[in-house]
Amino acid sequence: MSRRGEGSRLGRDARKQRTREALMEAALSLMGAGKGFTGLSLREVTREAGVVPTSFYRHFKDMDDLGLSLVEASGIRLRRLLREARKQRVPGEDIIRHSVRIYRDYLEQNRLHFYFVAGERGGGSPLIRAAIRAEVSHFSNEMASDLRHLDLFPQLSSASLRMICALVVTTMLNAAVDILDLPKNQPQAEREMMDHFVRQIRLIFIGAVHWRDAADVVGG
Amino acid sequence: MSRRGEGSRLGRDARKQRTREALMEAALSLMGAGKGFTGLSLREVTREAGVVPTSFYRHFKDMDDLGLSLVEASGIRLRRLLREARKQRVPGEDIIRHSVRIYRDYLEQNRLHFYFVAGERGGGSPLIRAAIRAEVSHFSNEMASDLRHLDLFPQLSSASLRMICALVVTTMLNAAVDILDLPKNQPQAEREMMDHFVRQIRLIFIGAVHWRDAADVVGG
DNA sequence: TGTACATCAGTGAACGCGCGTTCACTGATGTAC
DNA sequence: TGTACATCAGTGAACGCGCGTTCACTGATGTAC
Repeated sequence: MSRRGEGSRLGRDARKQRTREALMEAALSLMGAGKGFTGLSLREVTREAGVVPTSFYRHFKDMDDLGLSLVEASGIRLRRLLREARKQRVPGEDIIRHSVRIYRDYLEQNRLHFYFVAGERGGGSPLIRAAIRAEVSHFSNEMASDLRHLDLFPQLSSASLRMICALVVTTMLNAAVDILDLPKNQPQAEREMMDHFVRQIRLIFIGAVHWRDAADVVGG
Repeated sequence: MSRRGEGSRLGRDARKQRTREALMEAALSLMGAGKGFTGLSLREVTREAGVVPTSFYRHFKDMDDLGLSLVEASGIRLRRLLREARKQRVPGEDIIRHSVRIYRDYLEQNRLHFYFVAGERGGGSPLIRAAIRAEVSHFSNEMASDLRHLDLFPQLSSASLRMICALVVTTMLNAAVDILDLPKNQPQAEREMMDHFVRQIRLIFIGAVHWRDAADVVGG
C-alpha cells in the first residue's frame, strides 16, 4: 500500500509526466495572474505545482527550457484550433461567423495558453519570443493553405494569401488579450468586443476580395 | 567649486529631473536587452542608471510607479508621431507610403519606447497593460479624427473609422516588434518586412474603401 | 554682497527574505532471475 | 510467484547572493535677511 491514494495506480513514467504537466500549468497559471514569463521564479513555479524546488530539474534544464516547452504545447493548441475549424465546417455557412464562433469557444477552453502566446509574443525573453513567432507563423501559413483549398480567393497569389492570413492571425491574438482581460460576467462588454473583432476580420476579407496583386507594388 | 564637472551648472531641480530620466531610460534599456517589465528589479534599474538603490525613492514610489511614468512618456511619443505625420503631409502624395516612411523613421528614433509599448501591451503587469491600452486607444481615436478631417472615407461612420484605425494601430505595433527585432545591417530583410507591413496597411485601406456600414451587422 | 539656516538629492550600512543550484538521501517502482 | 537488486522522482538541508526597504547621514543648492 502506498501513501498516495491516487498516484499509486499509475506507473512511474506516467506520474513523472503528470508532475511535468503540473509545472507547466503552474507557470501558465502564474502568468495568467499577471506576471511576465521573465518575472517568474523557479521556486514559485514549483511551489504552485506542489513540489519541492529541486524536483524541477528532473523535468527541465532551467526556466528557458520550461518556456520553450510551453511554446510547443501552445503551438499544438493552435494547430488543433485549425483542425476543429476545418472539421466543423458546414458548406454554405458564413465562414467568418463560423470561424469566430469556433475561436471564441476555443479561447475560453484554452485561456492560459492563449494568454501566454499573446503576452510573450511581443515581450520578455527573445528566445521565447522567437519560438512563439515561429509557431504563429506556422499557424498562419497553414491557415493560408486552408483558404487556398477552399478556393475563396482564386485571384490571390500564395504570397498575398499568406500576408492576409498573417494579418488575420495578429488580429486574432490582439483580440484574445482584450477578450481574456474582460472582467467575468460582463456579457454585454464581451459581445461588443467580439463584434468589434468580427468587424475587423470582415474588413480584412473585404480587402482580400478587392486585392489585386498589381496593387502589391510598394515604394520605399 | 563643486565636485561635479557638469552637474554644477544645473540647478537642483534640473539635476533631479535628469536622474529621474536616467532611471526611466535605464528601465527601457534593460527591457530592450530582453527582460519583461515585471522581470526588472529596482536595484538593477538604479545600477544601470548609476545611482544608489535608495535614491530610487526620491523619484518613484515603487516599480509600478516608474512603469506608469514610462507609459505616459511613451504616450507622448505616440501623439508626437501623429503630429509629425500631419505636419509633413504633402497634398497629393500617397498617404500610406508617406505615413509608413514617417513611421519607419520615428520607430528608429524611438526604439526603446516602441519596444516597451509593443512588449508590455500584451503581457506582464495588468496595471501597466491597462495603462498602455488606454494610450493606444487614445492614439487610435486621434488617428480616426485625422482621417475624418482628411475626408478620404466620407461614407464611413465614426464608429467604423475608429474600428479601422484600431486595426491599423495594432498592425503598426505588431510590425514594430518584428522590425525592431531584426538583426542590424540586414537591409534586404528590413525592406521585405516593411513591404509586408505596407501591404497589410494597404489591404486594410482597400477594405475601408469598400466597407459599407450595412455590412456591419454581425450575428453571435 | 555676505551670512546663517533650511532643504533635500543622493549616500551607505543594515535587515530579513526568497532566489537558483549543489548535494546526499529515501523509498516506491521496475526488472532480472 | 518470490526475491534481490537497480532505477530514479521527489526530498530536505545548505550555500552564497541579490532583492526591497528602513534609517540616519552628508553636503551642495536654495532662500531669507
